[in-house]
Amino acid sequence: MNLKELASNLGLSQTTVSRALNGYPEVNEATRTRVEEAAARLGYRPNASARRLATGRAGAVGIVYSTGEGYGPHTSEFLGGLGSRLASDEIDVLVSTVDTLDEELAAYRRAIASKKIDAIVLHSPRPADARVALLNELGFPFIMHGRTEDEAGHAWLDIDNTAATQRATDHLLSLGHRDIALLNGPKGLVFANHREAGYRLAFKHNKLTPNPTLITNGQFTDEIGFRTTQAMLERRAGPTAFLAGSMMTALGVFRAIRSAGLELGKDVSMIAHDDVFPYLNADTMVPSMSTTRSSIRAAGTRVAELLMQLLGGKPPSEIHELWPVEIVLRESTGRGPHLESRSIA
Amino acid sequence: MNLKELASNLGLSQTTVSRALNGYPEVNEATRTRVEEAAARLGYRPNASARRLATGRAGAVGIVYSTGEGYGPHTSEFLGGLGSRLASDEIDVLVSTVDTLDEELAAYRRAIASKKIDAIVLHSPRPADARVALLNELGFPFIMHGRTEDEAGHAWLDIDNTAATQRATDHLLSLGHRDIALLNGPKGLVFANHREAGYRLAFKHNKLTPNPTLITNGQFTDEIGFRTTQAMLERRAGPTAFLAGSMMTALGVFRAIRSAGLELGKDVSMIAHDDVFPYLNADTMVPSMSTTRSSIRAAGTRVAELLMQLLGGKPPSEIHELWPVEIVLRESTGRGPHLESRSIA
DNA sequence: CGGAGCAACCAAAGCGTTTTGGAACTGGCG
DNA sequence: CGCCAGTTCCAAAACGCTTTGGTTGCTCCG
Repeated sequence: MNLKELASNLGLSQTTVSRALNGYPEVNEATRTRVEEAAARLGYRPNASARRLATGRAGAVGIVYSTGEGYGPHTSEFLGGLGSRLASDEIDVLVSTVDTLDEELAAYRRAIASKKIDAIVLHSPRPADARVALLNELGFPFIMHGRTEDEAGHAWLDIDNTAATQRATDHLLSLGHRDIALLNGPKGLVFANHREAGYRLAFKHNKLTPNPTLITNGQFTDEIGFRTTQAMLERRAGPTAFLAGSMMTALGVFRAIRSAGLELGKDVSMIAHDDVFPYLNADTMVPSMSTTRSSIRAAGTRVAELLMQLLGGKPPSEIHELWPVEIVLRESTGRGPHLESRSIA
Repeated sequence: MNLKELASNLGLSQTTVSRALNGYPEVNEATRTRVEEAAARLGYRPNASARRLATGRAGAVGIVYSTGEGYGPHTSEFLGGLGSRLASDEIDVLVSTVDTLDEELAAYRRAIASKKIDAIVLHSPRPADARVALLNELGFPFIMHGRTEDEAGHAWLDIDNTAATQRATDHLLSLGHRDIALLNGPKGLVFANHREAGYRLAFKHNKLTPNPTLITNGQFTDEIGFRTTQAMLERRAGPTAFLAGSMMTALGVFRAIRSAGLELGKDVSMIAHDDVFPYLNADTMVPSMSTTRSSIRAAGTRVAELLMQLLGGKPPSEIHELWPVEIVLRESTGRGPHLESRSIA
């Protein structure tokens, strides 16, 4: 069933049928309903390729995942938020998987040149990001989940990692912790830089200096959390508190703490960053986990909305959104060895 | 840069240029290289929509994820395998996210009617699956990761969950365990049925009867693993061994075991099913985890290959692939209370 | 030398939409 | 009655590719 058939079926021209279905004003309301009714009855759906060719719009956005970084369980959550929002505007999501940055750049060039997509969603930025440079050079619309050094240079949505980590660190300091481990993300990624900055700021404001050997970088995995923590706890003066970069990491930290015969929330404390996975609930853990929390699914949804604005013509320089991160205190945080008789924040 | 421009740039007709680029024989080898060189130099890429319209092929496959089930960290792994293999044939992957089965069915109807995709990848089947029924009725090509009751009725790739679980259970029985908990997936999904069947088969072959209260169904999450295990361990005669449906579940089970003051591999045993996530390594856990192992990423890659065969005209009834699952014994499995002086398998 | 056969190329017709530039019909008004 | 402005519809062009059905030269052979 194509437009021509539908039109002749109705005794109308293709033009009129097309206009009726696309909501143009120059068609009688009665014929419009007649057309819509027939379309529904006959199960007519416009051929996407033909429409795309005629309009020049692809009706799709691209997102690529790299096996190296920015990968893992976050993927599906963000994608879920993004996709279901875009679906309501009949926009498809094209997902690619690559192994290297070069492959990723090539994938963008290809998709753009063949007009498969109208815009791109980037994520996991570095301070000076080659992908941003490429897309800006090509003049192709994109939005970043996260942001680069050049904040004004592109559209983005990010969470305030600096403030979140600063507050979490400050809270641990106020509880009397001094040796606070920061299990951070991979070095070179903006969000990891921000978190380390927040960590250092908290120490600075408290006129203290952090122990640099307690800052580590790596993927957010259970295993790395476990190994890092285990190694740290074996030292003479190990940390009394942990900042876990993700809930995955937190699980590993937790296991190591238990393995060392320590009790979380009592002997040692932990605050984890929670991206709000439906299958990993900080609240119902035992003990419940104190977190800095921001839904990555919600971010996906919002990125989709901003993307629509971008495609609507809003300049990228006006699309900047920094989300505050809430901090949720639960049982995994308790007082540390240096708690003087001052009030707890 | 479109075909017409490229052709006039070369002083050739569109026909010849198109044929040269698509590898047709009726074009001089010299002009072919000349055309290819010019195309590369000018960065020409055929307009995907135009090509799709002309050929009638969409050059894309669809896959939808449901927020309910079949969701979570598996997603990105499978997608990675599928996508990178399809990319080598210039096939795109269209990902949608829905909340309900009805939405999912509607999404298929829409995508098919508008000719956006050439085939569909299904996953997480039920014994009688509405999606299979729909697609077969529409006569639309698809392949299932997993399989339904009607194995002959569609193309599929599955792992041998029955045999895997049977072997794992049998091993635990041979170690002297009798109260073996099965932390299975959601009821109603085929793979969960298969696993329960395997579990029961092992008992039957050993002329033993399982304790039905030790079989539970639920999502594969850390939390559910924890809660279920904790509840079981509080009973008078709790299980001495656990079959964890996924590595996520296993982490929760592990935490609960530790919380109960028990030692894994000594006081209690566990075998987990390992989908081989890069960020959750059974081998390097402490203690290392005995597993039934099958890479879900490899499955994605293979599904892509089978999909190409399907699109190449191979009948679905000839595309059935059942993967054996290897069982890897490590430190998390130790002898149980009923170990007689017989040899261990 | 004439034609068959082949290699190499081309013009034009689709593919199924949207959109441009009219055309036909209506009613209202002088 | 004649004309004008809407309203409602239509024929045909355009989007950029693939593919059909040629045509043009050339070589080779009887």
